[in-house]
Amino acid sequence: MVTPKTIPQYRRLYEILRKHILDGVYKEGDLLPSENELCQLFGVTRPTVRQALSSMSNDGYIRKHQGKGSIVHHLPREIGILSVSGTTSAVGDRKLITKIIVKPKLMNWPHDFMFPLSELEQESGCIYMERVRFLEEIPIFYDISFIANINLPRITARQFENRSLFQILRDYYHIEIKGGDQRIKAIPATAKISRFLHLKKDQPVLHLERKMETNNPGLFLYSSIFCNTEKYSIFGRF
Amino acid sequence: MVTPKTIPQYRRLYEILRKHILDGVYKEGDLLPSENELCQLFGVTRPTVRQALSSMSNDGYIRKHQGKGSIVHHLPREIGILSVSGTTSAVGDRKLITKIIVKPKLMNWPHDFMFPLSELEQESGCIYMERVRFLEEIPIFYDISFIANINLPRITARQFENRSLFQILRDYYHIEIKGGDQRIKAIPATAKISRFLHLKKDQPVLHLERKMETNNPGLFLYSSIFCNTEKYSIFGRF
DNA sequence: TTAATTAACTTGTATTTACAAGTAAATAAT
DNA sequence: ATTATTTACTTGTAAATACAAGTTAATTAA
Repeated sequence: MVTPKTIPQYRRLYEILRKHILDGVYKEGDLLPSENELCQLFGVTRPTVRQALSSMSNDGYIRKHQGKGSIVHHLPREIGILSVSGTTSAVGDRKLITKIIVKPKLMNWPHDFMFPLSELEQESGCIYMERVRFLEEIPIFYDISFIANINLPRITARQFENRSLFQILRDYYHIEIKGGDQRIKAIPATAKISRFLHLKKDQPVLHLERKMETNNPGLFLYSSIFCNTEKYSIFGRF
Repeated sequence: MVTPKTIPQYRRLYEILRKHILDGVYKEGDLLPSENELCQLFGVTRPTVRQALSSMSNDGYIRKHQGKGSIVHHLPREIGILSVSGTTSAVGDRKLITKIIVKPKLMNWPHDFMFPLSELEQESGCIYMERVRFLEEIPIFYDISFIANINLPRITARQFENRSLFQILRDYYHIEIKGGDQRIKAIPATAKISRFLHLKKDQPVLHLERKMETNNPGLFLYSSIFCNTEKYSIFGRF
């Protein structure tokens, strides 16, 4: 583990307000304290408060109205995988159970990889893994992940069972996911997908192809995710 | 038409830089002028420049790197319907041809509407329309739209053929789309959907249910969109 | 030549100040 | 009582300033 760096004040304020909303201290429709009140409460200045509230708004926790204030927005019941929302994943990790299908292993990149790769990535080879994630006993995500093998010593030996990949990367390698791009398609389930997601063959499946950026420029995390959206929807903001 | 209000300086700068990137003045991988250079070039201060660059980064046009600068990001070839990106839609309207299936008409809201409605919305009834949008002769989107009938005089008489719904709302009613929430699913095409999108029945189709917010608080635009993602993917950021 | 240091950049965080613009409630005028 | 107006809030925009922290290239020392 590693000593975390000092957290910026606006980040700290963001996390506090976010937690208060998730814990129900502020409920949907409630008015947050005004910017000036938050300044006093937390001993910071207005631009700092505004920076925190801006993130809150971008991530869908509040709506801002000039002249009125910041109003708490409804919490989506759906699976919020589309919005990484800063530092934590949007699904409560409590309910989400992960099962490893293929343990992390070092290999070459596929020939027809879904995203273009840099030379460094190409040379380094990739760490590959497959997982299925369950929500309330139902398999929802079949997730194939790739990372370039750059400065990730002993990663194939780590315990992935009860910890998200993001957490491993953060705790052992200082790597934070900052955001990324994704392509979305609806495809018919292949035999393999239908087996893992308990679906019939050719049933519609949501396919996400994601390239995630990290605080380490040049290091990206790639994911091909197949989602069973029969019961749960994917939720996002735009 | 209406006289536009004065545009904020950071907004103006955003639009200029965005246009330069789209026009190829700055190409993928290029370094934008530094924040201080932009200050001088446009006669504004750094917080203003940073506000513009922050939006550029959020909308995926650039990546910022501390110590290095702002780097122009690749432009997605896919259909960017997932990111409304401020004031304009992300697909060049040039290539996107709209065909009206059901002309705008006033009616009652469906009983089992996809989003909860306020009392005011419920009472006002809704304006309903159906459209199919083509990209290079191929039908890609089958779009069912709903708006509450609040302060939209004569809207059912407007010419929608060559203009997007967003444009009509902006030009005649001062209404701007600010963002919104969406649910995403993969579903089998119904008979109706397959007819409009030239697909076989039960082929996978992407289904988006969107609630868009406007600058008029209390007025929302709802859309149920079915996408043919066989050839094109939907593109988004997170 | 090579390696370490320094200097000159870059963006990130934060304060302070000021006024504009939208909202809502209290107040005054009809 | 009703309608305008004022007032006191709210967030939005913008400037000027300072220092922290990351990157890169030039300089210096070995």
